[in-house]
Amino acid sequence: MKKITINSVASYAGVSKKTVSRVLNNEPNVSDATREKVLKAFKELDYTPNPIARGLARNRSFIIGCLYDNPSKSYITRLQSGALAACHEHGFNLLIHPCELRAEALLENIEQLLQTSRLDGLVLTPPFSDHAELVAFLRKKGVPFARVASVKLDDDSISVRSNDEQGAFEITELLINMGHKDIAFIKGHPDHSATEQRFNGYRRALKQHGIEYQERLVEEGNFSYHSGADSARTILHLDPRPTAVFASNDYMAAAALKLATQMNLKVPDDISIAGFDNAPIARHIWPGLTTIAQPVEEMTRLAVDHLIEQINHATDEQQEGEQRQPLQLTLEAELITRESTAAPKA
Amino acid sequence: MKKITINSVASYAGVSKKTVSRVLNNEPNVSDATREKVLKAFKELDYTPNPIARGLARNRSFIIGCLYDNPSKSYITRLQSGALAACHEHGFNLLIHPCELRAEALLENIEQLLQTSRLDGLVLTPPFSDHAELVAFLRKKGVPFARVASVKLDDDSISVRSNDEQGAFEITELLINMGHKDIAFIKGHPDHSATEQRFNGYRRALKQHGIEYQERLVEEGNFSYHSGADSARTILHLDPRPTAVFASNDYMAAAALKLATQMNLKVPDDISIAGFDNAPIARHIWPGLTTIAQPVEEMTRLAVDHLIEQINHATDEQQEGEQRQPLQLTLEAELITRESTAAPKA
DNA sequence: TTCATAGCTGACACCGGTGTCATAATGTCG
DNA sequence: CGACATTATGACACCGGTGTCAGCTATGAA
Repeated sequence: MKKITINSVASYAGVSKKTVSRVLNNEPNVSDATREKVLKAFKELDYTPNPIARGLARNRSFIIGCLYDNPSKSYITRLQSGALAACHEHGFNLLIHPCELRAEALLENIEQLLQTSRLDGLVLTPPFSDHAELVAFLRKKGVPFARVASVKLDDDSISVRSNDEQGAFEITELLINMGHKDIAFIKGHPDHSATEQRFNGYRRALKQHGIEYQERLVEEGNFSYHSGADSARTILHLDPRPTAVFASNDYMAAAALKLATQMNLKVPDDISIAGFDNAPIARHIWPGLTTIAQPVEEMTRLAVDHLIEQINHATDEQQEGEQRQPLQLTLEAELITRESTAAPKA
Repeated sequence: MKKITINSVASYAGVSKKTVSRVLNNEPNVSDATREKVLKAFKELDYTPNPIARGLARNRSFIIGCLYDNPSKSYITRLQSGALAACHEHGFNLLIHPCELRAEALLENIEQLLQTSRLDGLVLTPPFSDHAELVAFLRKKGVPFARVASVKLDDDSISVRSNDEQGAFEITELLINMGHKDIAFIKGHPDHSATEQRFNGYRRALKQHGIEYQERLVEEGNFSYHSGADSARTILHLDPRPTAVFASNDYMAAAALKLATQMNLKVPDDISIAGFDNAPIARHIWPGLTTIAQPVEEMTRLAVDHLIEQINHATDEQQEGEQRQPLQLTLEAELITRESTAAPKA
């Protein structure tokens, strides 16, 4: 099988390379007749442009990098699948780059990534979305980026999030409306901004329903199953024991559920448990976890979609206008009620 | 910040582009003095070669594609992490490409992927590892590939697997040694070759211990949680009910466990349940699942490692020798005993 | 001393596209 | 009808590396 290059096409169609290139890129100033000829040549020769050559000429890689550091596999795959959808739609590819938030050499690591891969842009997912230093670094370097599930919506970058505060509010309110008053809370990882948001939602619901906030009911977790187990151990041995536990994610909630079961507590009769994220585990365990479903794929898809648009725009306009398209979106989260929550037993 | 190219380095070091290139690629025939000069220039100018230009010149992309179609997120991320480790070690990047095994246009889809991304090689993960048509297609196209967790070890390609048959044998034997005789089995997805292997291990254990195989105890699943629930429903309502269930993966085992709990059966007192894969869920539920841990990362890392080596070799030798390095490896799996299995009650 | 050989180096074409600019062809208007 | 604007097209350099090959130098053998 011979290699088909732009030259083959050009000579086959009887035009110059440049004209072929014009047709490829939908540039104006090509007569209809010529365009037809070239398109026909594409078909008949089964031509596919070489993205590497194109990348070299345009100084682009058509690759987006996705940064993450997350214990939840399901969250990661959802992020990836949303990002991939947007990438494929625009003829881009996705390069995944797991790395540690707390690593000494984070910025060097990222710089190296940028240098060696010539990425066109970066998607920051939690907990990188709100990493001020990283954001400043990228901005200084002029690397386009988009933030997913970031909390702060106060600047001019691309950012798509879901309403964590509201989700936490709703789930807490659900418990309150069921009759719970002593609702324990397990916080997430302090580096994730969602942690604060969810905690805020919890407190707002308590306040709005005139329930006093009790610090003794709040434990620090870090989103990992293990940390959930630790926090749950403390909470379930409190005296008096709360009648409900709201964990900042499903893994920690699952840990609480497992421990409760081991302690011969019936869920939800003896204690209600709620999570956050609607991870697969929420419906794989018994009883199923009441939780909040976020549109993770959609968030990421939108973020990457706009990121690519910005990249394409920037290249066209050669940063003359300097008018980035901020795009600040907040999608709604959905309360999902399962068997792990019920009215407290008398 | 000015862009540093090979030309900058060349003039800074007072040598030609080509000599710089020689140093970059560790080619022979460069005097130590010259090499030093160039290396010093690299350092002082903080030069990083442009992989895109290099790719164009060498007709390589330094990108490996990873094909998968798997319901288990944890399995996917483990594959990815192993593949990434090997890629980074060799200066490659990983492009992920989820796609549907049963899709009509699978081959077209892959062809398009190859065309548009100019991948240097492909990692096939289950269920693609044993997809005869795809393998033949790639071979015809001359695309280097490696197979992970493939069953067949009878050809000349790169293939790294773990011993599914033996793992299933061991877990079945464990149950038998505990005193179980009526051991139900839930099969995996028929397109995955591991399905047959695990089933074979189950039967071999029965046979070796003089236990008659009972077809009534075997259900067809497809590795999904949902299919596990369906199969478990049938099995748990059998009369007489088996005293143990061995599911071909942890998700299906988790489904069986959930259903058993819902039916007020005590696990493991009333019924033992075992899974396969050591997915996170195996230790996130109560009781924890007895299962088989496979070195998924390591398998993938090895496969990609050799794949890249083959690619680099092939380019050097210009396929004169035509001597591919087959590499056929089988890693051992490990039995992990948790609380979901015990001797049958009387 | 002379010649063959191996080691080192650079000029130049090339990978497969894109950008710039000159030029030819066509259209517009006074 | 001529001056000028607009559209269509191609020649050519260029992106940042690598491959080929020729030339030059040092070394060892004859």
